[in-house]
Amino acid sequence: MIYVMNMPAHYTGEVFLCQNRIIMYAENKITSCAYCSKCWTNFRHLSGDELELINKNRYEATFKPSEIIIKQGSPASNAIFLITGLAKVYMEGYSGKNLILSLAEHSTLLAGPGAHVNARYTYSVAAITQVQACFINFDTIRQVISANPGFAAGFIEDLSDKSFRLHQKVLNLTQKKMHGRLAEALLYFADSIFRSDEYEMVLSRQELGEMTNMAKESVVRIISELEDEHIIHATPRSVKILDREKLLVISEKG
Amino acid sequence: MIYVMNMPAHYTGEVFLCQNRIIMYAENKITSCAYCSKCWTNFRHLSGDELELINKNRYEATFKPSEIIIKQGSPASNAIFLITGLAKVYMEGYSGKNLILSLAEHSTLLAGPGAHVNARYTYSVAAITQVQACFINFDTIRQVISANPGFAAGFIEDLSDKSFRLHQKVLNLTQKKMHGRLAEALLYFADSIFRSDEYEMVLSRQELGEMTNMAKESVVRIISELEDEHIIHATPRSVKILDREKLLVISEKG
DNA sequence: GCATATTCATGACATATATCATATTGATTT
DNA sequence: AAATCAATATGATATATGTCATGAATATGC
Repeated sequence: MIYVMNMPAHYTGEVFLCQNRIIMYAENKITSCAYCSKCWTNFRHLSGDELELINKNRYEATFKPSEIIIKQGSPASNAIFLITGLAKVYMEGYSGKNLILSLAEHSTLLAGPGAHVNARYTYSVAAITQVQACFINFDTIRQVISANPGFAAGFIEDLSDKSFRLHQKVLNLTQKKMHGRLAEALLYFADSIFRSDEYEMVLSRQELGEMTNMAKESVVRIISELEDEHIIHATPRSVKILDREKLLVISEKG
Repeated sequence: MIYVMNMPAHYTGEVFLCQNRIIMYAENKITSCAYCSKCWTNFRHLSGDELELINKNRYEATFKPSEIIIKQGSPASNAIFLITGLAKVYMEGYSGKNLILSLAEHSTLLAGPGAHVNARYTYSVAAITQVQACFINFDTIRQVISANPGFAAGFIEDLSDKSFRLHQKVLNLTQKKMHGRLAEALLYFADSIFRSDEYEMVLSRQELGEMTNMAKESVVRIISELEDEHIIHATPRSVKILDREKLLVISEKG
């Protein structure tokens, strides 16, 4: 199978075309950062030598679904780049209650602000599908940041973008009622992850609750209501948005 | 009056000693970045020439209490540095409901992640006391970031630190009950702003509610309860923590 | 110094949301 | 195919928290 635009982001099987030149197996090791189209977009600022420095100092790992890629609170020694697959980014809160911050796909830097604050990971990351990831020591990253202003600026942009989204999320979680929060989550999957109004529901009802800060029973109830009103069609493992307009209104009205 | 350590951060009157050499009037203009002890800590990385570049491109303004320093959504053309006084950083949410993210004092960079994302301020900032601030164009800031890796690293640290705190805040707001959230806010004032268990309450009950995501009536009720249990003594304009241990437990248990 | 507006305070009530109990469905193993 | 286990679904109930109404205290303007 050939890689195509709009292919589900977490797709991990078969062959795909990379940069219109190189055929790779998603499950195979990356041959070199220089030929990797799935790495962090900010690597575009790097020179050949810098890419080679990164390439020499990276190590690659594959995770099975549900395996933990980053554990909150553990020493943050590596920046982790998601190459293929889908992962959930979440904070472990009080009395074992989680808060899912976002889903991450290819070309994503996973590190957390803690790396530059207390050298601990601020959040956990767990694989949802099979995940291929590159580990690169922060010393190497910092070295490149110092040497390459464009890369440093890109790093700042990435941090800012994540912080910006978190600002939006705080508002959403604190000021919207359950219906609004869930509608927003459903639209997040459609718009940011699957780029389609019909998609596989990769999270359980429990996890949907952790993402929208509500009890799993409430998630179930609201999904039922949205189905009754013919706004979505949902099964435990799939969602189809039938009336995007109404869903948007619910999401915005809160 | 001479400036002393632990002086309330929002103090703006009289004379104070700066860097043990220069006597300044807080209300007076800063003579030069080179002699300013209240500017952003990250400026320590700058060379004399770079400080002079900043100094030439800054413009200074004084705000009265309740005046808006940064308006959310407006074009983010300047980084703003708080020199003296106290300000509240808040997001304007849905249907006019605000969320106070933090208080800011001297040596703080106020810009928001939006500057590097959509060139709009992500949050608003309003003066609580009289505030003295420096405006520096982002072009100048970016120029220095490009030229000075240490400064860039400091910038990344600052962004990370703010993002880290926001991560903590999301957890607090979503997973703690009202008592825990208010207890935490009271400790935040004591520990991070006033460095004393007895302090002036610079926010109204309404604003305390905007900070802890609850109705002003709930704030009033919980403060009454904490008084009944002799954990704090509070008036509309002052707070004294009587039993820090108990307050900490309430804050942590949520 | 009085009048007016604003904030604070408190009770009664309404509502959103969590919790608990219990089916029911769907997946996995034997 | 039966048995087991986990996820989903739904109703009944409890609880946290918001809203409304009203009065007291405090600040603000003339």
